[in-house]
Amino acid sequence: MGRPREFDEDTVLDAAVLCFWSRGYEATSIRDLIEKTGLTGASLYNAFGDKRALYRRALDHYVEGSIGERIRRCESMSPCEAVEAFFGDTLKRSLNDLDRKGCMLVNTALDVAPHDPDFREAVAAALARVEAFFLGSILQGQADGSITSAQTAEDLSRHLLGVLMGIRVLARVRPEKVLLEGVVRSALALLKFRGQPAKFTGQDDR
Amino acid sequence: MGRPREFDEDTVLDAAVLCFWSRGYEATSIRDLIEKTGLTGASLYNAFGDKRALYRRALDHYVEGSIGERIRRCESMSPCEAVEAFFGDTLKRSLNDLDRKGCMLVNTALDVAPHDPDFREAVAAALARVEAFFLGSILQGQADGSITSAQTAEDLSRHLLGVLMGIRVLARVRPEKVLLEGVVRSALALLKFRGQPAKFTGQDDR
DNA sequence: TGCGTTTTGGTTCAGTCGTTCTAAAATACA
DNA sequence: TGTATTTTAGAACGACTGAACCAAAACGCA
Repeated sequence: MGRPREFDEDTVLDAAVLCFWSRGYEATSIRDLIEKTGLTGASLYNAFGDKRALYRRALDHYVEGSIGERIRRCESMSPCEAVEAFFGDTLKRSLNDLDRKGCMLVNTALDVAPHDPDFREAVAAALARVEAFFLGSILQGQADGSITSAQTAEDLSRHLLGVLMGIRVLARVRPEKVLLEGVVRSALALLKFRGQPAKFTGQDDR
Repeated sequence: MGRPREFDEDTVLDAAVLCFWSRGYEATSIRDLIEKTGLTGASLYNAFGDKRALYRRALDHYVEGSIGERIRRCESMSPCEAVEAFFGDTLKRSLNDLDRKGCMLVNTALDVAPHDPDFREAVAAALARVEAFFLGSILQGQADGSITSAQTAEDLSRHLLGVLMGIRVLARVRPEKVLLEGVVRSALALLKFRGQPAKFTGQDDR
């Protein structure tokens, strides 16, 4: 009943993601969105509500299609492979990101999340999802001995989450292969160390 | 010759930093700046140029007073203490950041640097300064045996820089003590491990 | 066929943006 | 004191913002 839509919602969301992703929330105007999505202002407004609601939909669309997809792809691998593949993916993406869009989730975390509880919750939930993926992989790796038990799985997964965020920030400013690969190389090495870290600073175990 | 200024430049820059820091570049209007700095639009414009130039001055002011100061304070310590104190400082700042301003340098790295070569260079230079501080500490620590030589000092300092960025991002969304402390605990543990990381995944050195 | 519902394309709105302008006020130097 | 120079204060500029409005068009269903 009523006139059917002439546009595909997913296609419109893809275009909206691209706008918000590359320019940020504030810097993206409704007219930008009108131009890139192809549909008119009225259509945008009665299909998605206001600009903020559209950003919210676009963010969810991005998270599901980008991060969720990556997690699903890695989850079937062995623990070490999963973590390595996840970071390998992120690294490749960051280095091929010629127009420096970065990660839309990280951008949101700094642009709109601090001033908006709803978005903060949404970003936190997405981050928690990644953290849970890391935690699952590490627990599994600790169980089969492929990942160090020198530190708690919780600390290690928190650390990996932090490193992941850091990569996305560095890549926006210095998208250099040696830099980003250096960051992850140490992180992955951390997972492989055996035994306890040294408690003393003297040279006692030569 | 001419009428002397009624305002102190540093005081104005402090206020400008506060504006840009908490609201970001785009979201901060000239009228905000006029209100918070106390001086009028005309004064702002003929003292600093335009909005962009003022942000640039404010950023330099922030970097020197915040990051530069921290580096200077830590540089006199022993290698391990220096790194630990640096992260301890960052952690305390992040957890006491009730209005979630984060780090202005990181904010700039994502807000304006990607679209502005000048700012990208400025941010990159500031990051390089932090990286150099880490590298110096680690080289010194490797020399006196207090820091692992299992990985190159370059990789380790890159890693620490990444972790630092990550903390600043996470703190904007999830300023939880356990989370942030977990991130740095693993990073600091990495510096202390002895010997080579395990190359194999079997359980061979029990 | 005709009614009800929804989308569509433009237009318009009130407000805000960064910036500039004019003129008065305030000082230093001659 | 007079003049040159700079800073002040406030109004004003055009452009753009997110949002709302409108009649016309396009369908599903009775």
